[in-house]
Amino acid sequence: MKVRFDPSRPIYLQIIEEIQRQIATGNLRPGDKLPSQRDLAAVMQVNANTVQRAYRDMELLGIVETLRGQGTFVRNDQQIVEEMRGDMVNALVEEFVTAMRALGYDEAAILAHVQAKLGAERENGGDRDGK
Amino acid sequence: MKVRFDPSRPIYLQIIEEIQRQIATGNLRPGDKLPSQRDLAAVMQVNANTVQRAYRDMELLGIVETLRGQGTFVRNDQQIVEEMRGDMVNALVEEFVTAMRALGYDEAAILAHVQAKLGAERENGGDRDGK
Amino acid sequence: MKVRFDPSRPIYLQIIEEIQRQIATGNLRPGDKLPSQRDLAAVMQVNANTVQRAYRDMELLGIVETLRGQGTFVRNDQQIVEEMRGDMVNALVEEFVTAMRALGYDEAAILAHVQAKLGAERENGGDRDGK
Amino acid sequence: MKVRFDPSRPIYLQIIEEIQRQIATGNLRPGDKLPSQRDLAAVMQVNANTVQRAYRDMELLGIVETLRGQGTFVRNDQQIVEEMRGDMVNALVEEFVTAMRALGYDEAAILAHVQAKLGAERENGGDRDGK
DNA sequence: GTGGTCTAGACCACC
DNA sequence: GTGGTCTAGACCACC
Repeated sequence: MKVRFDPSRPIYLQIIEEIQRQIATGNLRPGDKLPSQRDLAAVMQVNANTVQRAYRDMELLGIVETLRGQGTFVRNDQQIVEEMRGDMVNALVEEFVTAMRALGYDEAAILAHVQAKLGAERENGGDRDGK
Repeated sequence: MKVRFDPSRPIYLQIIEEIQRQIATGNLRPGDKLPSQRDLAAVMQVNANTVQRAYRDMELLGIVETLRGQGTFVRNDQQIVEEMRGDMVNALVEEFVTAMRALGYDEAAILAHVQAKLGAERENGGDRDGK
Repeated sequence: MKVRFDPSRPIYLQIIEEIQRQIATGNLRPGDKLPSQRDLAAVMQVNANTVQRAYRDMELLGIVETLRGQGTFVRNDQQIVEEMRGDMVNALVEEFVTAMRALGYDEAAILAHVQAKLGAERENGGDRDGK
Repeated sequence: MKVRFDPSRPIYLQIIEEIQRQIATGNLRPGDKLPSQRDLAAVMQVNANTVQRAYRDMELLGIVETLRGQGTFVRNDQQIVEEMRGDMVNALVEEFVTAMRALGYDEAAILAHVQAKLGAERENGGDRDGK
């Protein structure tokens, strides 16, 4: 769990986003225990209060639940994973399309580039590591 | 011309990328004068030597040309714009597809999401902020 | 490896030329390790940054390759030697002919002088110091 | 009359060589007046005693003659020009052949390179500047 | 130990 | 004013 902090944005938000990413990609699964606030603060070299704030906000957002004395857990609700994935994919697509348009590409051109990339990957057989 | 520097990567490379971005998007055009090394250093709050290195590398890469005593200019070669655009679009598409795959989406799903996004924009009639 | 720096020309260029000379004459061979930047700087009594610049430019020129943490090496490519020799011999001949012409000698006279010198050496039986 | 002084050799010798060069190339002719010692010292930014030493040695070498109250003149003797040219051409050829041999070229190769260069110049018709 | 990046600041060349 | 070179020295990444 590594975070390169962007100094221009609140760290607690970046922690939340990082954990959402882990959930969306399946790295953290419903029911999994998060690192203790103290441990995470040490690893990330941030103040414990910052982690505390991130965990509290995630609780308010319904992403995790905290059991006093036991720790903080990803809410055991498959829907939460879908939600994280949905949020992430929307952000990704939005960002991508916006950047492509800034370069002057129209709908057809954007689609063409994506298809070309996917096609190129398919030709490499997908076994790039030969596994 | 603002750059949020990623502290994990060389500043001079980020300056180069930023200027390439400006060229790719048409913000800087062939023949345009870049800010003087001193000015850009002041604006970006980096050392003049760092800007000097970025400009020099761009010269070696054939992106700009320098006239002693006059300044540094985007090379007056329309092809340079195409090259910058090509580089940028490849990076964007690559990054996007990789991220989508990391979320578990396959070809069809990736395409579907891009098409959905483009369709949604079309329905908003181009007034993208028309939420 | 000594260089008398010509104060009218950049030191880093003279370092590059000196190393090219070493390669051209076979003093440095493909695969050989160059002195470390710090060592060469100490020997030549210049700043380490100046040597760094020379080494970096040679890397961009394809003359050497750098392995982080290990050192800088003459590119292991026999062709590089030929290239260095070619560059040097062209410069030498050019310079020589230009100087001779400045003294008022024409083609025939230039050739005659070279032939005379070569003939004189031959008579000394190859023991060039045999004066 | 410009001299780039090599800091490793006596300046008065370099002044002598420079003046010999001027004579050899016809820039200074028999009977011509040299600059006054004071003027030359000012132009070259060296001590007047240094120029004094150079002029005195040239007088001993029979290259110039000094007329008290009038100045220093190139000796009015056509032979002096020939001597200067001879000295210079010998040095040039010697230096050139030595450098070529250091690069591993033998007699035939040295001659071939000179002939190739002269031939190339001839093809350019000598009117490189199109005059 | 070896190369890579950056800063602060001096001084130079060309315009 | 604009770019070019160089120094001294700090700190980092990889080995």
